[in-house]
Formats: sequence, structure tokens, C-alpha cells
Amino acid sequence: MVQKLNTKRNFLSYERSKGLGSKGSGYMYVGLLPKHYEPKKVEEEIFRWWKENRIYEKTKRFSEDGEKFYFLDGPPYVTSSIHLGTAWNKVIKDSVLRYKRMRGFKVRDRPGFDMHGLPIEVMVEKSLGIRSKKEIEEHIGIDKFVEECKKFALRNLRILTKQFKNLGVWMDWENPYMTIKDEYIEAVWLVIKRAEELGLLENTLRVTHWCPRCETALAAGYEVSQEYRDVEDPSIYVKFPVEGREGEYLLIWTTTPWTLPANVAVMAHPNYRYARVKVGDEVYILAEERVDPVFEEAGLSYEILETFEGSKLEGLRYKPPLAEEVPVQRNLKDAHKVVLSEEYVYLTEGTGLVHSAPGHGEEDFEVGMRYGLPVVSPVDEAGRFTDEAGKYAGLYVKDADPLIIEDLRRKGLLLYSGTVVHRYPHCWRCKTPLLLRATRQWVIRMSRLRDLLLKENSKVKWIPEWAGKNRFGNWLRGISDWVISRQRYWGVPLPIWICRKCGKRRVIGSKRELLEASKGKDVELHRPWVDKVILRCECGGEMRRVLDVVDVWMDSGSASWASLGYPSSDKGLKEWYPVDFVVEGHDQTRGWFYSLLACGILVFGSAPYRSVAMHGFVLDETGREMHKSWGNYIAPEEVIEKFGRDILRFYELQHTLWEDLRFSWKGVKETLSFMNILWNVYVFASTYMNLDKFNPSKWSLEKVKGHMKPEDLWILSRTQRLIESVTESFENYHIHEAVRMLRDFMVEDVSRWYIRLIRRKTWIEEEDPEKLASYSVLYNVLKMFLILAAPIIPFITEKIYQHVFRPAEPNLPESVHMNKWPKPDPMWKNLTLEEAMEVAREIVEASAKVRQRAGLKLRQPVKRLYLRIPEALAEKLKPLTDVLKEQVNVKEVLLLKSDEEKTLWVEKATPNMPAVGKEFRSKAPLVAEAIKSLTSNQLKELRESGRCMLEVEGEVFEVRPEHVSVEKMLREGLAYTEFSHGVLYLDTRIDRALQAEGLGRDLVRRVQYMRKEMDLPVDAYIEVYVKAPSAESLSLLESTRDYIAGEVRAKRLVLTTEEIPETEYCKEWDLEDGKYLIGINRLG
RNA sequence: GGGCCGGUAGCUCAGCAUGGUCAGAGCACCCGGCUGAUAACCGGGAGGUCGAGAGUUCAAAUCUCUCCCGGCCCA
Repeated sequence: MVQKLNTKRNFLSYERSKGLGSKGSGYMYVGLLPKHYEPKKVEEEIFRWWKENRIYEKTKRFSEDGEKFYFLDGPPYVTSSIHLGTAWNKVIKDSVLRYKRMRGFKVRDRPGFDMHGLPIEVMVEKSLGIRSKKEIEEHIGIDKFVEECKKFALRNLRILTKQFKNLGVWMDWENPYMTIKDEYIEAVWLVIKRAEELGLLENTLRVTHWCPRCETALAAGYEVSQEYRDVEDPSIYVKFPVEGREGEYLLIWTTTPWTLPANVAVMAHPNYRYARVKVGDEVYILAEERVDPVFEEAGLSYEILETFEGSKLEGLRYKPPLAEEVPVQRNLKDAHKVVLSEEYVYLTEGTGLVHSAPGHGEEDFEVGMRYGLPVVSPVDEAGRFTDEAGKYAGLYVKDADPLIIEDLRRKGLLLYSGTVVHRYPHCWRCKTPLLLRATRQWVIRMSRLRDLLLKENSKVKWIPEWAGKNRFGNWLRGISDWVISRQRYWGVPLPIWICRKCGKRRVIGSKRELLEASKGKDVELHRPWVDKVILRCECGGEMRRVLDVVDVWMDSGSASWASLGYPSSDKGLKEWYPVDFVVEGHDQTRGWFYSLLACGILVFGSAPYRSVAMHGFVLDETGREMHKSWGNYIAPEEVIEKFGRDILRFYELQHTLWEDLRFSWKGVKETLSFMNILWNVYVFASTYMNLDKFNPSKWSLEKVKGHMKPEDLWILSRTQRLIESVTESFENYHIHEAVRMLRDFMVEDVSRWYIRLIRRKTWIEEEDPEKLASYSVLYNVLKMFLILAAPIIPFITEKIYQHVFRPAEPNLPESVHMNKWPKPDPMWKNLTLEEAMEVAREIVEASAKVRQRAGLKLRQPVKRLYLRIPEALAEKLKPLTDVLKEQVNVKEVLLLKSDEEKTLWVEKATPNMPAVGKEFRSKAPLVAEAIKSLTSNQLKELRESGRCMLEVEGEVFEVRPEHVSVEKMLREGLAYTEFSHGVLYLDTRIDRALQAEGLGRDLVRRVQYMRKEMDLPVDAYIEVYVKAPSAESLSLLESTRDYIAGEVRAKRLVLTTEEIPETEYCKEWDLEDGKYLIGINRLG
């Protein structure tokens, strides 16, 4: 039996019929797509087309009057080229912006660049062969140096811009914000001015990390924590002689002997127990818990004399160990005594007595302030001891370590000297070990704004939630003050002028204010030019600028208004502020996310952003960071070169936004194979729709509605839900969810299922209403998908849009990116149908399993499919009967009631030999045979009356249940399997008609394969010769002759058992019943 | 040392806020099948003590605690 669906189209007459397409143009039908997906070719073509047609600019115009969406780009630092992490960052931003534009928002998409700061200075120093600050000032000149920095920054900006554009990122590249512009600099000044107005700006003595090479303070936050490295340092136990007690010492431990010349006190914990310990002739004081480990390390035996509370030690005076060598030690007043602190004294290492140098330790400084201790720091900017350090003056501090140790040893004040490997901070740019040093710095007292920061942060939507609530929130709770001054050149100059005469200071908040105050001419706001601007003080004195520059983190922190041109103009601010969305890597939690918040709160008293998303890092396959020097670095350009931009974008965007991404080429290849499926779906659709000159405007969904089959309604329903969930994911910035849903929909629902279901229809050649319904559905579904996927993969979607959809609907927007974001249409939603289809798919899969076990290939039609499923489900499944028939390749689908199921099973008796043998002895074999052939009636009797009389060869035996085991067996010719909703049976008996049909399909498949090998056009006609292996097979074939000829487009089909004539292409095939020789000639 | 995340098949990951078909998917591997959109697809096989241990519970990948490893941030 040949299905009517398989009738071959007659293309020529079909075309002539002019049934489809518009009368006038003859053009309005679906376009064709190249057969193979070549990403690079596609992308370059689209790039060109976008540029030539100014698509980006036009797209933005579409939503010019829309609601505002202020996206703020986190400015990348302009040092080197981008890596995969930067690419991910920008691609996330791009897809959000594209989405928002399609939603009709007027999107602010101005990119930015972070262009000041030490990293550039260090690189420029290198290129100029400079090694110190002195050389900059004395040999090169600050002006030349700053010019070089500017050139360097601008050069890199151009490189980065090119790379970002190359990812397909649509931002306003012609007009980026740059932190080095005067308008930007004054925006940073505003922060400092507001801090001054709020009374939060102070110039105080602070212990900060200090880079002796760069000769500047570094921020105790981001800059310092960048570079903790393992280093080996001295580990020494030093004896501090107790005043008035001969031979008694406080025992301290330190890894920085060079801080001993700055010693001022010893810290003890008031509540720990301390001990006096006798070793030889001497007595040491240290924490009881540390006695054992310390003397074990020193290799000494000891005796504990007494123990006592740490608080008892308070005020105990000692003689500083380096009093003789270091003059400043001798002159200290009210120092060299034990002070108490519940913090900072630990029992995990050391002696429980902490050498305290408030000039060289943050904690020491803090406790020192509490006790009013003096602050000593006999170390200069370059890390060398000053004259105050006497004997050590002029030495680099680290170089003094061995000398100091030796002096202590000589003086009998060294108990033990070893080394220790520990984490020690280094300069994030030049890798020099940092020192802690007390200097006067400009500080903003952020700690006083803690509660406001927390309150404002709680209003921000964080993605993921824990990033803001836990990570950032916890950090804000422990907020410390912001040391904003740096003793460098390339940065925003600190806008503080101080009167030389009266010491009064003035903080300038804008360029205009400066020019008014100075009554001078226009001046560039960078050093050294701005340094020359002198203001007149009220007292008549000259006010000069403090020579420091501002921490570069304040540059980017000011971006929320600086990128709007505020304060030089307030137009942008009024229109856009505050920021709707920022997204950066998780390292920015305390970097930019914080500096934005801090600056925003200082200037406007509120959070500058509404939503903050955090993304992960791109690591290598083994989970390590990528570094060029580690040899595991992969450039984005390499991925683009090998696979293309869409694939890179899709690959990165499908990864959970806030988790780290381990880059793997395998993963990228998987993405390619998805893109191939996607492409091929469109190739499929465009091929047939184009052949049929399908005009979607003529066949709207509304119009074909009446002819839709369940599968059409199903995919439409799935599409509505896709729109819903993709939209929701974008709204929550869970872009990866959107990407995954799009992928699953395309692969699972469209490619693997819907197309499979409608495939036969596409071969009908008339204007079949059901085919047109499916075309219309497929067309609309695919168009919808294209729009939804456009923000993720902008190139391939544009290409397909231009080639397939716009020819069919010339009135569509010019670019796919100009389309309105779709809304789900509840009319098409049908959850019951979706549920039923889910079950149908399961049934088809389960039947494949049964077929395989029964040795029946799918091409072989079978007679019946029986389903034993709950009634409610059976009801829902009814509309899908045709789907099941075709996909299971079965003639009939039957639903079983519970009592019907029994009829598919038979009871089979087998003799229980031990019992039979024992009872019937020599007759046992006979009885056993008889038992095997017990009928079901006899078995029933046996079960009910407990016995059954069997007559064998004239003898009668009484068989009882213990002689027989009964099994349930499936009827001959059936196979079954269970699945999650019930049981499925397949009638596997193949009669002659079924066999013929199966053979016919087998033969068709071979011929089709050969056609493909011959690379024939799908609509070419052929003639076919088949040599069958036997008369029987020939007769089977004859019965399906029409079907075969139709399927393979054969004008002439010769079936024979004789030799066949020579043909253009000939091949022998081994089918089930023997070898078939098939020969094909193409017909012109 | 502290905070926050993550640790599930060889690889990439889903499942974990509401404990109970949760031991899954894709890729890779083997066997078989299907295929005129497809470098596709379908079925079967193999592969994991769900980082380790303890606890709560009738029941834990899922909740609690401790520990180990990795990442980020802070010291």
C-alpha cells in the first residue's frame, strides 16, 4: 500500500500554474540559502552590508523616542589587546543592548576606556628606558613623560576598538568616553569637591602600602591584593630587655627586621595567659601557648616559672634593642612599653608578644593611636633608611635585614634566627615587594558612609543575587577609608590648592571654577600644566596645587556622570542618570562596582546604578588563568579565524553568566555543530518553500489555521512558550538561559521533531492546503526564532533574514535587528497538546527500542501498535494518532483496555522436573511432555481444583500444581516494552504486503542514496534498472512498482531477474533477501 | 586567616531555594538502525560510592556541621 502523500511533484507544470507568489513582481516568495554554512564568509559579508547601509545608525533611530535605557560600559584599561574574557564581557553587553533596542528602548551604548594610571606609566618608563621618578623629573620632564603616556593610551584605544568591533559589538565607537579628557577630569574633581563639602576629605598620616620603585602609595584594596606572592623572609625571635630586671626579656617574633629601628611598643593580648620561662640563666616572657613551639624551633629546653594574664603586662617598660645603633630610638618619649590589644595578637604563630612599629604597620598604627604612641618611620620614598636610622642610613631596608640580625646577635638579643616562606604583597605593576610606610595622604572617610552605602546597595538588583547581598554587602560592612592620593604623574591631578602663607586649602570642582579662581587662560588639566595654575588666597597668599594625582579607581568610579559629560553640561545627566545596567567580571566586585557606588554616593547621595550583573572569568581547559607567558593563552582572533564570531559569541554566552568558563576547543566545536543544524533547518525550509514559491503574506497563519495538523499547532504552542521564557531570561539578564532555550528549541523541537513530522508534506506537489499550513507555520516559527536569536548571534541571523525572509516579505524592517521583539500570542498556546506530544515522542522512541529487539528496522512497516496507557492520556493522545502511525511506521494504533491486555499474553506450563520425576518415575518424561502442552483451560482447572487429569498413551495421570510452573508469555509475533506512561506492544508479524512495502522502501532508499551520490538535482528524472535476486523478490517488487517509481522520480522502471544494461551509474546492494543490482540513467 | 561562589560519567555541565523515578543531558567511545536539509538523527551498550566525613530524616546530590580542593575578593 503506497501512501498518497508520496506522489511526486511535477515541478514544471507546477511552476506554470502560478499558484503562489504575487502577480506583479513574481518575486515575493521565500529566498534560497547557500547549502553550506561558512561563518567567516557570512560574517564578512554582513559586516560589509551593515557598514554600507549604516544599519547600526538606522537601528538606533528606530527607538529614538523610546524609553531610556542607560547602559554604562565598564572602561577596559588600555594596556594590551583583548583576551577571551574581555570578549565575553563585551559580547554579553552587546546582546543585552541589542535585546533592549528590539524592545524599543532608546539605548545608551557609549563605550569607555580607562586611560590613566600607574600601569601605563610603568610601560612608558620601560619604553623610555627610565628606572626612577627622579629620572622622569630631571631628564625627561614631566610634560614629555605625560605626552608619551597619552600617546600610548590613545594608540591602545584604537587597537582595542578595532578588536571590539570585530566581535560584532554595536556600540558608539566613534564617540567613546575617555578618562583623560578635561571634561572627564573635572568630573572626577567633583567627587573630591563633594567629599570636602561633606567634611570627609582629610590629609592625615596613614600607613599605606608603598612601592619603593614607583615611589608612591598604593590603595589598600585592589592595587595591593593583586600581587601577593610567596617569598622567603627572615624569621627571628628577638629579646627586648625588661627595664629594671636583669636577665629578663620580652620575646617577640618578626619577619621584617628592618622595622625594628621604628619599634615603639610591644603588643600583648589582655586575656591570653603569658608565662615567665627560664632558659639557662635568662628569663623570657611570652604567651604560654607559644612556649612549646617557640623553644622547640629554637632547640632550647626551658622551665616555666609562672603564668599570668596578659593584662598584667600593660605598661611594662623595656629597653629598645637597637637603641645604640638608631638615634631616633633613643629620643622617643612615652614609648617602649607593653600595650594591650584584643585584636592583632594571635597564638597561631610568633610569641603572643608583637613588636609594634606604628610607622610600618596598619595594625600597629591603629593601636598606637589609641595609646598616643609616637609614629616613627625612618625610611624615605625609595625605601632607604634616613639619617634618623643612624647606622643603617642610606641602606635599602631589605638589604639592612642581615645587618640588623647580626647586630642583634652580637648584642646577645637574638634568641633564634631562621627563615619563613609567606605571602607578601608586591607592586601590581612593577612586582617590587611593597613596604608599609606612614606618610601623609589624602583620604576620603568612606567608613563614615557605611550605613548609607549598605542602604543604597540593598536597592540594587544584583545578578546573581548573592553577589550583591552576600559578597558585596559583607565587604561594605567592613569598609575602610579611601586613600586617594598617589605620588605620580599620569592621572587626574588632585584638585586641592593650598595657601603657602596661611595653609588654607581650596578644592576645585570643575574647570570653569578653576579658571574663574585663577583668572587665567585655558589650561590642560593634566600635570605638569595644571601645576602651574596659582590661586590667590583670601589672606593674600599664593595657593599652589598639591602635586599628587588621584587613585585611578576614582576615574572609572566617576563614569556614571562623567560619561554623560557632567558637570560641564547637565543635559546628559538629566536625560539619563542613573545607570540602568552594568555588567563586569567578578573581580570588579570591590573594584569598579565599589568605586562607582562610592563616588555616586559622595556626589549624589545615592546608588548610581539600578542593576549590576557579574560575569565569570575565562580560564583555560584545566581551570587556570590564561597568560601569554604560561603558553596557555588563546586569542579571540584565533577562535574567530577558526570558527567565526557567532560561534565564539554563542559558545561564551551559553555559559552560566557568573561562573568561570573553562575554554575548550571541543566546546567550540560543539557550538559549530549546533550552528550547522540551525543553518540546515533554514536550508531545508528555504529549499522547499523556494521551489514552491511560497508567499507568506498570502498564506498567513490566520488563513491556514483550518488546515493545521496537530504537529503544526504543537510547534506554534512551543514557540509561544519560547518567546515567553527567552524574554524572561533576558529581562533577568540570565542570558545563558535564553541561549540554552533557543538551542534546545531549535535542535529538539524544530530539527529533530517538527521537520521530521512535516517532511513528507513538503514533497506533495500540489497546492495542498495542509502543506501550505505547515509552510506557513514553519515560516513563522523560523522567523520568530531568528528575531529571538538575533541579539546572541547577530551575523547568521542577519544573513538568513536577508536571504530567506526579506525576499518573501519586502516590507519587513531592513535588518533583523530592527525588528520589534515578539510577544507571545496566547491564542496558539496549548499545553495539553504539548504534553501529549511529549508522550508521543516517548512512544516513538520506545517503539524503536522494541523494533530493535525484534530485529525489525524502521523501514519495515508493521501491522499494529497497542498502547496500554491511562485513559485520560489516551484521550489527549488521540489527535496524534497519525503522527504515531507515521513515525512508528505502523498501519494501526490500538488503545488497550486493561482486560484486553490479557489477550496478548498466554500462559505457558513447564514441568517441574524434580516433583514430576519423584511422582511419576519412569513415566516422568511422558508426563513432562504432556504438561508442556497443557491448554489454558486445563491450567485453569489445575489452579481452581488443585488437580488435573492427563491422559498420555492410554494412561491417566493426576497432575497437581506442584508439578507445574506457569509462566506468562507474550503471544507469538508480539514484542513489548514499558515506558514511563504505560506499556507498548508491537505486532511484529510481517505478511506479504508488508514485506513488499518494506522491500520497496529499502530499494527506494538505495536509489535515493545513489541519486545523491550522482549529485542529481532533487527534481531531476531518471530511469532505473533493478536486477532482483529471485523470482519471489521480483514479484514483491512488482507489487510496489508505482510507489518506487514515484518516490525516486523514475520515468522508466525496469524490474527483472535478468542482466541489466549498462547505465550511467550502477551499484550492487546487499539487502535481506539477496543482492540487488541497481543501474541509473539521468534523463535530460 | 576571613567572606562569597564552585567541586555531579573521560570532557562540558543540568538537577540542589519546595528532601522521595535524581543519578541525568550533550560530546567522545563501541554495536545496530535511519536519512534527498543536516559534519545531522534514532536505539542499545559502557562509564559516576553526586569532593570527603558526620548528622537530621522512613528517605539526602538535594537540609545541617566539619574537613579537603579550585576561583574571586579581603587580609
